[in-house]
Amino acid sequence: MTCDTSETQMRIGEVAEAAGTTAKTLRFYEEQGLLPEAERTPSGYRDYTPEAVVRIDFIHRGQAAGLTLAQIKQILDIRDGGEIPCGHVRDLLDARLADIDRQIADLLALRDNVAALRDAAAEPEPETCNADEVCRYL
Amino acid sequence: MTCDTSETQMRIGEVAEAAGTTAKTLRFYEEQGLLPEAERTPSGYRDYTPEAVVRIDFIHRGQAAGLTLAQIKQILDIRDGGEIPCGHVRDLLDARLADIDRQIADLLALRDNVAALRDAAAEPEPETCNADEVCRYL
DNA sequence: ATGGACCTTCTCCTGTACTGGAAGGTCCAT
DNA sequence: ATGGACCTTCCAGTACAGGAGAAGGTCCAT
Repeated sequence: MTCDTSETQMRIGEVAEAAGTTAKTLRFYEEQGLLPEAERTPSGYRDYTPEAVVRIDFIHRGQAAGLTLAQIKQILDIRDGGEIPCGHVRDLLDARLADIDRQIADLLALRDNVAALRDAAAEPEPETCNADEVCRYL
Repeated sequence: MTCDTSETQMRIGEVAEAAGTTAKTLRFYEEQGLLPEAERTPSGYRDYTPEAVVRIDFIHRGQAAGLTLAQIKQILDIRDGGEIPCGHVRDLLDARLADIDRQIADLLALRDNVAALRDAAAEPEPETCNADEVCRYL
């Protein structure tokens, strides 16, 4: 069982498809420091190992949790530095949770306001609109 | 009682302060078509009537209802065209409400996911982290 | 007449996560 | 040798609502 790793090298398009994204996005991630600079073939093509797909999957899981690419990069940087990013992940998730709760509270308040305005505007008496105001419903 | 309207003219800075915004923002609104092109003094200064403040207040109320400037402009354009924008306002508020509800539902679902991840990450056993994965909590 | 506060236009920048396109190089099959 | 699919780089733009700052003109009081 000789396993030659060079056989498993992948071009950017293959990696992109395997990870469910596009080659352009992968170049963008590399530029942003989320993916390490890929090896190159003699002709300059990026040459990935299958681990790249794992890393991109992680990025997608982070995004699904509502983390920004900058935050995901922080985690990746810690791990790349040899440390275990659990503590940082915990902090980020805590902050993200507080943020989500705040957004939900804001949206619920906004919902009440807009619902009240909409109900007022639902009265079919446009003739009472005053030309002095732009719209009495807002 | 002779009322000379020219006495009530306002410079952009005054209008901005009265409306709780900045001169820069008012020039931006004008450029975007939310404010009509202001009269000019002989030296080129914008010369507003107090009605401008009313219009800016309306813009702010629209923003508070979560409308975009483009949507607010639609309302303003209808009114400026001599029509009563009640129906359109109603439609916009309806759409906005549906949008808010969707956002709230999305955030609640996201909240559950993130809370579950955070709870998992709260277990103080980082030594079980596997180096093969970037982070087992995400 | 000079300083400071205000005004004008102009262009570029912010953050987020990409996406589109141009111009050119490479790989492989026919 | 030629066509098409793939790759490379770089530049620019998307949506949103302004903000930053430069270079210059104006108004008013001292």
